[in-house]
Amino acid sequence: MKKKTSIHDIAKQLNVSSTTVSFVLNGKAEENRISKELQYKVLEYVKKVGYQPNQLAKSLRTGKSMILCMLVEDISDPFFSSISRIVETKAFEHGYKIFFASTENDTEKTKALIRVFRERQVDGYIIAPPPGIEEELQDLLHEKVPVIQFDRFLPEVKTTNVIIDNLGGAYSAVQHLQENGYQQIGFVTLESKQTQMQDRLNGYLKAIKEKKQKKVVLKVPYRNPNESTQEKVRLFLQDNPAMDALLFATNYLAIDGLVAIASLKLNIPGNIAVVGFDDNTHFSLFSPPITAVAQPVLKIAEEVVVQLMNKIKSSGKNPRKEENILLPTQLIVRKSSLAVPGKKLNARLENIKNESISS
Amino acid sequence: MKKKTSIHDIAKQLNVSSTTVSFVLNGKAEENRISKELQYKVLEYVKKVGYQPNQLAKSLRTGKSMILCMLVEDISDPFFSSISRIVETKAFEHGYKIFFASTENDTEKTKALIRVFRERQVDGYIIAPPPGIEEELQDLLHEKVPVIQFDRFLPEVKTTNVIIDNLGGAYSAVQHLQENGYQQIGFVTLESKQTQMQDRLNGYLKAIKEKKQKKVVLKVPYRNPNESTQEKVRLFLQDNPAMDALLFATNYLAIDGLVAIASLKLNIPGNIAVVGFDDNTHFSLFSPPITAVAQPVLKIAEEVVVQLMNKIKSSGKNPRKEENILLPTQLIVRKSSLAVPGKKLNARLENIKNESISS
DNA sequence: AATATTTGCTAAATCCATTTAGCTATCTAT
DNA sequence: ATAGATAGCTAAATGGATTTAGCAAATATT
Repeated sequence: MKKKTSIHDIAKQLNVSSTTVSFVLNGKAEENRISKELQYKVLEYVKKVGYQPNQLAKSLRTGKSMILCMLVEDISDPFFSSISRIVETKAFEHGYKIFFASTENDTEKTKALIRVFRERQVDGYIIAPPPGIEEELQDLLHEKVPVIQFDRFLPEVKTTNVIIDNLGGAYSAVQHLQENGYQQIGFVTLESKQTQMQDRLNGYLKAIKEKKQKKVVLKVPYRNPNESTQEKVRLFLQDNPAMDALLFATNYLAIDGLVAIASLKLNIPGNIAVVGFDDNTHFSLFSPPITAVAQPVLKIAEEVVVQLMNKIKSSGKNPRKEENILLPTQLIVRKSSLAVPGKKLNARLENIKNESISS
Repeated sequence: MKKKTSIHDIAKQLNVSSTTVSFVLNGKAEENRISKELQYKVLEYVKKVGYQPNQLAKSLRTGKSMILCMLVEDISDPFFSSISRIVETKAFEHGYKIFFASTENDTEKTKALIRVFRERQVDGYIIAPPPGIEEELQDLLHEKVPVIQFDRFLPEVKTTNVIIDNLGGAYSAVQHLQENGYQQIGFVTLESKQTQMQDRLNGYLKAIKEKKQKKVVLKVPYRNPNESTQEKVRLFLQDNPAMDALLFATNYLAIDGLVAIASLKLNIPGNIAVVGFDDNTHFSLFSPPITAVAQPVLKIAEEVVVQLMNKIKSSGKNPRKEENILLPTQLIVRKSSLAVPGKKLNARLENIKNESISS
């Protein structure tokens, strides 16, 4: 690489000091009484040679890297990637670049990631935390580095959190199924103690208890392979023949669940109604289209950036108190959860019988 | 923020020079004859106080930022986000972090992005280029900064490119439809001169010409709103009543096309067969499942990283010659493109008649 | 005319690490 | 006894910016 021009090169060429050039380039010319002519001369020359200040040097001196870091479970997950996309754009408008990384919900991997980004003097963290990184986040807070948790949060760590109304979302989904005449609603979720999962479970339980229905819950281990999840859902359906509706706690659980339902040749919603948590661009194209609890992706992303920028600005000053920003979900009703007119109880049992006769 | 400990603080505490500490920490202790005891002492202390070297200072001095930048059209697109995910992981294994950014296929935005990342002394670029940034890439090459183009490429810029066999992929898709008895196969693509789009068109044309079939092409403008694309496909279907199959050139065109087909109440593949370019996790769940030309996402990502690492390593030495790495596609055959036994020509016309009677 | 103020600019310190060149003390060989 | 080699370490330069403190000349004030 040929050597790049530095501020000193500029200064030398113009027979001024690098201080002057720096003042001009950083809008501090007036307060330092640099004459208009000289300002003009510097700007002209800088433009002419296409000088670009070295941000590394700048950051080293100022202590601001103008870099944020965003840690999500998996940047290829549609939910996280669409949020990332918006966060990237918004942050860029504020002059910030972003390191994206996938935690895989792995505690050790995430600790390593945080270590690396701390070395890089990252100015702020946006994180959907895996369990067990309380200490690392606390360390960041001690160093007065702004941290926002989103999607889920570690309650022990006092940060501003941007989350959705998981409880309300699950509650409204179950309620919707109940209103459409479903009487035994199953809930397929993850074996996870994370806040968002707990809240979704609680929302489900609340609605079930209110109507005095039977609670039917399947918990799938976290890093379960797809086929195994599908098998578990299949068994779950077979073990609970009276179950006439299913609420899936995540996007990918819903996908696996749909595969399982398809493999049992069950009819949606005739034999089993389906609602997913977290909407998907393609749910409307499935047949039947799948009802889902939509998360306000745009709002989440915007809020995350707004909150982080606030923190960065007010850093050093007396910090405003931390708060949980709770955003509403929206139930998108599609065919998969509609009432089935004249539906008999145990429609599925009959279907299974018919299936075995016809096959 | 409380001041972090620097290498000088370490040195002072141990009553040695910072040179010594640096040697020990960078594995250069032996070649500089630092005694074993001192090495041990330094490492112990560093561990004890949890010292983390400032990467900014390190990068400033060494000229290596250990940061890559990956520019794709849209990081929330499933194709790009899954590649990004893998690239992120692989690059991390080599000690590199990545700035991801979305070009939106916008020339000016991309120029601005490149400018910003150059200021940051990024060590290498992975880019799915929008049109019109030949000069910027050339500038990077002049500065001996490694650049890899992928997915598509600007032929004027001599870089190593990782691309898939777009021509072969489209060709095999059409051939597959022909073998299943489809006689008038339409191609829905973008108004785009980019290499990947041109090659897909050429693959389509080649197969059509070989069988002397009628060429039926719909070109949708680039940033067309979804509804408008759907409307265009609807008209395309209505204007070509004898068309019995459709090949879509991209993922999102296929989605819009499926919406259009559904809105016309057409049966797949009875009235119209469908093949998409670029497979999607959900295509197998559509009804019917959608046949697609799958891109080797994992291979693309791996190859991109391997090639970039090679370039970074051999930087300065006589560069190996640039090459196009062409990866094969795979046709995933599903129900949407299967032969329809006893299918009459113009089955769709009849269907449309029946529809209007029954409704 | 002497002093105070303002204008216009710069020297040098600083951020934190790496790296070159070299210094001293000890040991070896003659 | 003396040159030469080696072991063990360090001073100082360097990378490229920002920023504090301050200098010299021009202008204003009394």
